Amino acid sequence: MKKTTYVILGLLSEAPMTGYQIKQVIDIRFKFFWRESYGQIFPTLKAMVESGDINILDIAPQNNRAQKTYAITPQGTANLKTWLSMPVETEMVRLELLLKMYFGNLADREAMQSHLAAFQAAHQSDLDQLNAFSDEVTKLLDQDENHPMVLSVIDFGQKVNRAYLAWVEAAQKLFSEGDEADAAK
Amino acid sequence: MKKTTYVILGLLSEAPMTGYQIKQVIDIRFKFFWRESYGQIFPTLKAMVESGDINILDIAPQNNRAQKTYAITPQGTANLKTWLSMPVETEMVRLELLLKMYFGNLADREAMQSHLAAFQAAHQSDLDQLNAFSDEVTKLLDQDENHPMVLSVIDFGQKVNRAYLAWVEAAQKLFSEGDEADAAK
DNA sequence: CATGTCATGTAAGTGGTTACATGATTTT
DNA sequence: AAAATCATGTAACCACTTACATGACATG
Repeated sequence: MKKTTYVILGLLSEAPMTGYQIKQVIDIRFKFFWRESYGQIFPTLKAMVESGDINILDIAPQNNRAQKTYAITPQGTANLKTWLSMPVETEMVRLELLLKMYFGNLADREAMQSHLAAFQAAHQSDLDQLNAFSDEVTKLLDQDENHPMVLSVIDFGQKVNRAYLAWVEAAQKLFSEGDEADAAK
Repeated sequence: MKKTTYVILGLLSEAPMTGYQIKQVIDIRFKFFWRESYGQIFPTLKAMVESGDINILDIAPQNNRAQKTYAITPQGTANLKTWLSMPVETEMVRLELLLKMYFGNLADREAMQSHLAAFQAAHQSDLDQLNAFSDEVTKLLDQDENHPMVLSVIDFGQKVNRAYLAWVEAAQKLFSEGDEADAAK
């Protein structure tokens, strides 16, 4: 089974949701370590209803919008638990920036500087969001049993993004030395 | 153009190589941020020869093994430089472990512990290799002009893997508390 | 003499993105 | 009245993995 199935099962194990909401939650909460597209989510939901892992709770109950709310079935819960206990498969990381960095002596200094600045801005923003999210979760005290897990995932994001930011500062110096030479002229 | 093209161009810009060697170099040097399969490399090489980005230097010159050594062409160099100056596209990160962690309260404690232990072992090994590689590169002093770039990429790997290892230690405590309770009985 | 490494490739299948298509509701 | 957001879905295409297939040479 592809991973999309399990992300959906996991989210529906917390509460029933629409496909659109699933996408939103992944984009916000899982942003820094997971991604799904609509072209992946909707067909998967359809297949999951057919296989009996989830079912359609109700169609457009309170508002007139064309919406389907999905809920996990006992079979879905069982499949989710089985997946959780299975070894983690190879992680997928592809950082194009590092590739460009590696061959960076062939590139223009300005181009590399702008790549690094974009990376820095993106991950500073990620870190800011994670910090805010961490505060939020901490305030709501541990009534929810999955609280420590959520905080641990946030902690991962914070640590990794801090590492990214520490690296980028050092990396920028490799390209700023030329600026100093220019200024000295 | 897909990214595989540019990894190949980058590597061939350093020295001519066979497809097999390209795969090896990616597996060793780019391990922690990039991956390619043979099913990706060989057809791409074929297409790149057709498009004129690379050419076949010679077929099995010194030994009788069926091997093709590829070299970059001026057109290939130009395309590589163009790519290097273009904005970095969205990075792709998918960490199944974090997903399992997020839904970790539904899983068995033992299963989660073993997931974390595997993650720890893998990234400790990555860090060890990066440390060794860093020493090696530092020793060979900066005769090569791309030296600082290589060290920067290694530095990235070290920082990120240290962050991973710091996180996993904290995460393990979430599951070891139960052990202490068991031991106290 | 068997296993491992060097070496190249193909075929089938899967996973995933992007663009397209539609339309209601909400906000500016 | 327009733009943004909510909401669902399909089709075409591309990227990527895995398994398969072959065979030479090297090492234990």
